[in-house]
Amino acid sequence: MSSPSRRSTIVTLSKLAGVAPSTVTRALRGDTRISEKTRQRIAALAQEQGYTPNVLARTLSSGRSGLYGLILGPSSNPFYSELLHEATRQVESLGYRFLIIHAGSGPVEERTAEALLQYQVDGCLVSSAIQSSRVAEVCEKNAVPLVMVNRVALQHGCAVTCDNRAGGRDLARLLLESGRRKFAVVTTSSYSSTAQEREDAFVDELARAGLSLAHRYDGKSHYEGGYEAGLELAKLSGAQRPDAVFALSDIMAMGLLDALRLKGVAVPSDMAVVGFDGLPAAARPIYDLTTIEQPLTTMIERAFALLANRVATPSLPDETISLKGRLLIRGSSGG
Amino acid sequence: MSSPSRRSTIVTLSKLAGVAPSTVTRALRGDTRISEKTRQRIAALAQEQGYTPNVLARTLSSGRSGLYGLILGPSSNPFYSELLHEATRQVESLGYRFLIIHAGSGPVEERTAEALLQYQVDGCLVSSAIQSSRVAEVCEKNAVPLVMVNRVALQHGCAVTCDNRAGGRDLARLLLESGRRKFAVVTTSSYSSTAQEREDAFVDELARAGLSLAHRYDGKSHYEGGYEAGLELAKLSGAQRPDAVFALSDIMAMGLLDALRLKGVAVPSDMAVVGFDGLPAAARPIYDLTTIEQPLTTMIERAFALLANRVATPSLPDETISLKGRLLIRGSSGG
DNA sequence: TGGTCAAGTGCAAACGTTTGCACAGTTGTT
DNA sequence: AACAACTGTGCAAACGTTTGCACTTGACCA
Repeated sequence: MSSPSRRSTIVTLSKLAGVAPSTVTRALRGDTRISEKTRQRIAALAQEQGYTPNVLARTLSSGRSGLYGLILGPSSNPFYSELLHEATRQVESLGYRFLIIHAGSGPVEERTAEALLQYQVDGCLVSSAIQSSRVAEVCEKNAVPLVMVNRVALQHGCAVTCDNRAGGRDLARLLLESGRRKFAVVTTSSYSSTAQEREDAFVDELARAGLSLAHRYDGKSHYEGGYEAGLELAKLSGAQRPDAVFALSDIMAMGLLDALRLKGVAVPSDMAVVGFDGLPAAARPIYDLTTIEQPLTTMIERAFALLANRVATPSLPDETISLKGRLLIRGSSGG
Repeated sequence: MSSPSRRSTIVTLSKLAGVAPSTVTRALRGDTRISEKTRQRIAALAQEQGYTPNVLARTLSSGRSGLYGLILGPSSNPFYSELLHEATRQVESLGYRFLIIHAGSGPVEERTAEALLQYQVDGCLVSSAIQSSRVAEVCEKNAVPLVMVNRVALQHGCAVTCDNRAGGRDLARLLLESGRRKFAVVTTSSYSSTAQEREDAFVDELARAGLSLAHRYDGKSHYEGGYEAGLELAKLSGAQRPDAVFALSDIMAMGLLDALRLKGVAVPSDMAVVGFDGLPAAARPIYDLTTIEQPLTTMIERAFALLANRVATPSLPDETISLKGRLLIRGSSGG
């Protein structure tokens, strides 16, 4: 029952330095009750001995693990990959680490949710299109702060989202202002708060202009679904064919655009296409996609701020933050 | 200095059950020295009290954290996202968890590598196009098993790779057999063992047919680089223009194809294009890319087997496993 | 000279779980 | 009746770090 390599510990350093372990701990943590001379002497010794603190032991006594649990959405949407990388970059700079609780589709298994408790994570960041209700339950029951990114919290927890309604509205206005009059939406049949808000706002804005949605396709939240929708749209001709399509996510917009291209439908002259999310791939010349770019960096900053505040003060009430996205007007919408 | 929610512990269960904590531990772990009756009684009590073991405390005494460290490559290549999801799915089923050490480009910071020791990870899985030499050093020095996936280990550690040479060779043969005679390669200037092997094998096979590489472009390992290479290729005309291009990764092949499409170069009639990796996106009708599909699931299974063996037996020698990829012949190579 | 205060450090228990060794009770055998 | 073996469980220290409380020493003041 020993550490694999008999590494330096507080106790071994204390023996070498001729002081108590508590003195070593305090010296290394910069406690000014320990004299400057002693602090410097112990810091030098720790450096020389290659001491690395054991955070697991520290957690046992301090109650803080320095871990956040992470629940990540499916690989079929590159948005989650972008989110992972940005979140990981920020968590590192905060001096925290991510413990992956779950990644990908499907509900979170019971024992997976338990990992949050087993590893005593300080908080949990969820960005998953699937409702992680079991995770929310475990967090609530055990006073673990939880923040959802790009999802509205239906139960316990905070959330940071893009202002989906404002985005949907802005896109509708852009299309109306450029003269489009017949609209389609590529959405997702499985419940998604983000999709619902984006579509509702889009439709509401059309209604204000006395117009309505002519077609609605289930793009199933992935590229292939957008592609299928594009094939269906390409079959329409004449007055039936919409002159503008809103794909509720960039990944579906990309599928849609590829299908239209292969079927010879000219974008934007025959049909304008807009998306949502602001994936880097949306900027590619082949797509040139007009989209709402989610303020991902800021969303994640705010998410970590919510977590940090609730680690410090567990009784803070739940909070939802909505941040406005940025309309990126590119070639796919004309104008 | 208390647990956030005063959860059940071994000690609290032992008091309720009227037995010693060691009895509770042994009962919950199925030790048959504890009577069946006692084991059942304690299991029921644990269930009733909502007991969840604290793995951090367990690690302190057992020396096993149930954590693997993960170092992930950049988000600009979706291959790494695929790898993350598959690896996470497998690690869950093994009863382990991933601690994210690093994700994305750039060298791993000193304190980031130290996290491996701080959290007492049982092993480390690296899949990063950047040499993680500091991580390898920390692992070697502290007897932490390390396995690289899709990278040849240059220092301490094991590796599981796709047989890049066989793949490069197979692609060369395919192009030769379909009558192609003037070749280009889109590679990466920064050192990559995978790219080097793929290109070397491709060029060697051409040489065996008395042919050589006509053009070589630095695609910088990302979509945009492949796209730039495509623009350059499209500028060539007549006898100068290659009739076949090997992009050393699918992500570059996708950029290449998009550029060729926008410049009106017909694939595969004017120019055959092949890639490597087997990204799901390669199968999209818009790309229809002929590629070598890396056996990702098996590679990760083998990687975990290497880790598990070395957790159990730390002195096992380093090992490199090379697994043959699968040639997927699609429209982009003709025939 | 004695009392008080401040500075600097130590003691020891705790965090939650594990495990080597020990002990008690029961049963079987001589 | 005594002893040995077996079964079932307990003791207590340990893993590495933290921290509330305590102690010692020196300086200062009345």
